[in-house]
Amino acid sequence: MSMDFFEVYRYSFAMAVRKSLILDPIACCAPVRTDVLDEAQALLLANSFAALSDPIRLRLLSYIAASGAVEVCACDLVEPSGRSQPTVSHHMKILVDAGLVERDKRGLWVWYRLVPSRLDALRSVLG
Amino acid sequence: MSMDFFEVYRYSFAMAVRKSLILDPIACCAPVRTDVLDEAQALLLANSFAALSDPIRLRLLSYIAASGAVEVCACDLVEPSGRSQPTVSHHMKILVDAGLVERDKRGLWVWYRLVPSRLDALRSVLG
DNA sequence: TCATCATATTGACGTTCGTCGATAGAGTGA
DNA sequence: TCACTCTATCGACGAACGTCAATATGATGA
Repeated sequence: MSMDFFEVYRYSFAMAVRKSLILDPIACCAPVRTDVLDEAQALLLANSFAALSDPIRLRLLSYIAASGAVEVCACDLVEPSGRSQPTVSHHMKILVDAGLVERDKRGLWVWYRLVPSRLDALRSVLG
Repeated sequence: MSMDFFEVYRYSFAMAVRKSLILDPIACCAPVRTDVLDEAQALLLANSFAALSDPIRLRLLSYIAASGAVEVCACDLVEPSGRSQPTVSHHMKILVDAGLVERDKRGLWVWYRLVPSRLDALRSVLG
């Protein structure tokens, strides 16, 4: 059961990635490509990917990411999305519930910011 | 518009990743976290993530990946999934249509195998 | 040719989803 | 207190989804 150099290298890299994501609930899920997911893990991951399975939500996400700012005001998301204000609010709630985005209300305005660790965790599940 | 060392490094790494995925249609999509997706890219990616948004499909995928074999017979997917044969066939079609799995019929049996490049492409879109 | 087998398709069902107009709720400033 | 603004929730609608029993398709071997 000994490891050669490359196995050791890959193993410690994988461990480092897992450790850096230890605070994220979905980082506890087995990588899809190396382990069989149990039902609870599969459900958790399915919910996360479901949040990414709508083109409007993907565009909202990328709009925040590419804005250059840390946070984006909800009021700036309606017009570029081409959807009504209630619809955008609905989609943002789904992204927040999935842990991909954080919400901060200050005064009348709501500010959204990405949660990079959650995206990193999802990434690592795919690898 | 000159780049410092780190910018050059990041740029060439990103180009290397894109080049290695050049044959995959979704590798042409901008990374969600750095560019604003156009509508066509968002739709393409949404379809891919939608294929991953069902717990049964995630488990089917991980079952194939973790089997140790390159291919898995469709007949071996029904029982562990806990769903009926038509339902499993339906889900595998969705995975195949999304480009995550390839299908090969030989005689009476159908064999499925992962498409790692597609999973890699999705991974790179998240990063 | 015919019976048999593995898989795909069909048709139906209840559920979930995306969408919007109307409206409620929360915060602001006068 | 009141009018105003931004955001969330409600209610309704059609569309899409997951599921299965029944059946079709297509390959095999006798």
